[in-house]
Amino acid sequence: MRIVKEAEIRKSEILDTAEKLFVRKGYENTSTTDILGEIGIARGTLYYHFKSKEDILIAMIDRQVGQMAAKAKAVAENREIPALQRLILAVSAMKADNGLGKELTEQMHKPHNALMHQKAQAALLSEVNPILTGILKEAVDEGVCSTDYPDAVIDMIMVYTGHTFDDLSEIAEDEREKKIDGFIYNTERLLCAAEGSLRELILPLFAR
Amino acid sequence: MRIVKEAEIRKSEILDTAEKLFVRKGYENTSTTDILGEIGIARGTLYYHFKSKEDILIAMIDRQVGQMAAKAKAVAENREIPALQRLILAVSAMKADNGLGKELTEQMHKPHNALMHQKAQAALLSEVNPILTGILKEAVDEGVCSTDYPDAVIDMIMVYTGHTFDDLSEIAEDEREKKIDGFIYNTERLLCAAEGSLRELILPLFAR
DNA sequence: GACCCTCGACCGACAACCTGTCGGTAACAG
DNA sequence: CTGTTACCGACAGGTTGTCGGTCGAGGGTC
Repeated sequence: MRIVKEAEIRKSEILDTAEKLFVRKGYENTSTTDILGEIGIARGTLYYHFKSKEDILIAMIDRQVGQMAAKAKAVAENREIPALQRLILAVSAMKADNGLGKELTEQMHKPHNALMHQKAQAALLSEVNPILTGILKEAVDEGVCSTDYPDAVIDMIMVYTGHTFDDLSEIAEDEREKKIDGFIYNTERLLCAAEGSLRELILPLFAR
Repeated sequence: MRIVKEAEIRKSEILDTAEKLFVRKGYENTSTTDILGEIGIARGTLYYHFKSKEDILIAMIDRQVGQMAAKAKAVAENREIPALQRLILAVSAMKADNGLGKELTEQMHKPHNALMHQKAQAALLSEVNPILTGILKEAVDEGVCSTDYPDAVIDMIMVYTGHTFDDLSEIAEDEREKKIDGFIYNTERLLCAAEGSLRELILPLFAR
């Protein structure tokens, strides 16, 4: 009844299980007891490895975001691809990574998981923003678009999409399309790109 | 020991107290018992008037947002003022309303109150966005700026400011200024206004 | 090999909360 | 006198985090 494992292994076992449950039932609705039951360990064990339930959440998010950032970075470094296109690729690489992504981001936006969403958003911002900003700067250098504040542009776009498009479910199809059109239009404006010039590039990101 | 009041009076008494405590300690860290103690009523009384703790939060936010929307609306209808200027006035009217606003918005951004922030943001969006969009449309008609998607522009700006500038504390002064500069620049881009043309108008909103 | 000891991983009872329910009570209106 | 509205407080059920104690693998020592 007492199975001893190396700390790192136990830790990721706990994270795996927590992730699964958080995705399925949401953060608030998952009790530490649920996690214990699923793994078959005792209360004390969990609190030996993590100092609180929130600590688990943070670790889980860091893991996810770290993976996403890594994928984005890999794409970012491939200088063969035109910068603007690479920017889009980096974003879609992150979406793809997210194996459980679909359900996770869906959960995220349920009001219950506000904390989870907020923490994920913050982590994503601080990890990924610099990477995307780097690519955008290259795009500006290439002369395909222009802005004096690439960092602020990425910020604005990330915050907006994180808030608006994660819960693509729920809303009506035509509503969604209108939002996407507006978003593309605004993005073109922010980058001083000709109207319609980014449409084909951006649209695939919203395919489903 | 048993003081009977009319339902509406009790309700707003509860909301007042809850608001005070939520602002001071945050939503998660305020227990219903705290509220009871502060007012001097029994558990059952609170749950006679509200069906849950979250219900109290929602009612409190609706009250706040309702007041803010009303102020904004009042300003919006004053056609004497140029639309673009009116837009700014409407925004600053909302900030002013918020008597406890400073502390409230500060609390909002502490990770603990993610739920509160999220709900407030959503309510604000749906109430205030149409009002501001209306003003922006007038501005476009006046010819002082242009956009095909006024609604999306307001959306983007509200989401971004709600996320980024509420927690103006915490970050360094120069960091803050850079963010503001970027924001103004981006706003000008979104509205197709000449660079620098909105600066004097927008800047006062960030005064402190 | 036999002994001991340390220390990391683990256990589970328990304290200290928390929210929401429910049967019952007081007062007022009609 | 009766129905309704506002109120009470004990209590059920659930939550997180703590803490003293256990177990055993591995390292020294003889």
